Amino acid sequence: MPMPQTEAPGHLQAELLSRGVRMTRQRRTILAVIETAKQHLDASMILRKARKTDPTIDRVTVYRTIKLLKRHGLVDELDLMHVRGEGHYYERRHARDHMHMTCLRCGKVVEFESDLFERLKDQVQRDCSFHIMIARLEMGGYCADCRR
Amino acid sequence: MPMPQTEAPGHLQAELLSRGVRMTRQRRTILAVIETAKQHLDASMILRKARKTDPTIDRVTVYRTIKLLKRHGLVDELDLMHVRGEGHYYERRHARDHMHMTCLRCGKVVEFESDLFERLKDQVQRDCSFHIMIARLEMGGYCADCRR
DNA sequence: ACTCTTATTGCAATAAGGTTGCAGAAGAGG
DNA sequence: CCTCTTCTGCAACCTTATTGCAATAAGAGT
Repeated sequence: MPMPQTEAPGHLQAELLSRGVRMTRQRRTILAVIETAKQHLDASMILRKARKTDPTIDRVTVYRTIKLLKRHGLVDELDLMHVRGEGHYYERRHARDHMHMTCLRCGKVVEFESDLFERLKDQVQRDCSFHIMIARLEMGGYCADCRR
Repeated sequence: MPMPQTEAPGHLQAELLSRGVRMTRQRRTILAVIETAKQHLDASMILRKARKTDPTIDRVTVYRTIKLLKRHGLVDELDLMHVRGEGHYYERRHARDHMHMTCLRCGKVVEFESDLFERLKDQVQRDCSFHIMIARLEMGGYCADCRR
């Protein structure tokens, strides 16, 4: 069972099916929204997009589907330093963790991946004898365009 | 895990005063609660403790004081992977950043500080030309006691 | 100390984000 | 196409956080 490193449409659906989760019309729609997202979406944005495909979808179903994906470790939850509000943003989990830098002025989000991050996690697992399931590294600051 | 206790008590108050912020009875109480905390406190816990000193303090004042401290970069905000709920936890900001590992089973929080973290931040500032103001690294997983 | 100005407070109301109970609808396996 | 079970939409509800406003208190100037 190869772990897809690249964009795999239908990956979330396949993953849930392989774990015996029941696939419904609403879930397929919501999963497609999350998989094809070009930016980080919160629950209300996911709902809005999902309703373009299926106007009957309720926000409760969106929340429940997000919870399901979190439970299965298939999405990561971010808050983007609360620059856009108190809510949470979601993205498909990738094979390798990456960090998020949110500009406190313009709100732009930059993603970055680094070996140092992997080494840091290794160090934590060793030195703290802590078995990491989720690692979230978020930074707030100023991007090049917004710096004075 | 050692929690660096280098700053003097009254540091938050002194810091705010030096920035020309008006000091009120309520603020002094709330700052003292945050400074003497032995664990990570959320808004309602801060309110409860502050009311032991001054029962007339309102939760709105707690929220406003937290916001003030965040604006001045004097506290860090955590969510401890939402293991205890949807709220936020606060702690005095220290000279050096540290990360938080929250056990998804027992809820225990371990703090850890590492040169690798500092090097990772340096790398981000260089390679992403992003000027970091806040760095938050939180992990969820299983502590030694809870691992099977 | 007294006054003046402006920031801060408590209260009530409201917003935003998320969850729960339940009856009916719809998957998936036989 | 039957049956069992899970899932959905709805309404109500909960928690966390914010806002408008009149009353109050800090700190500066005198």
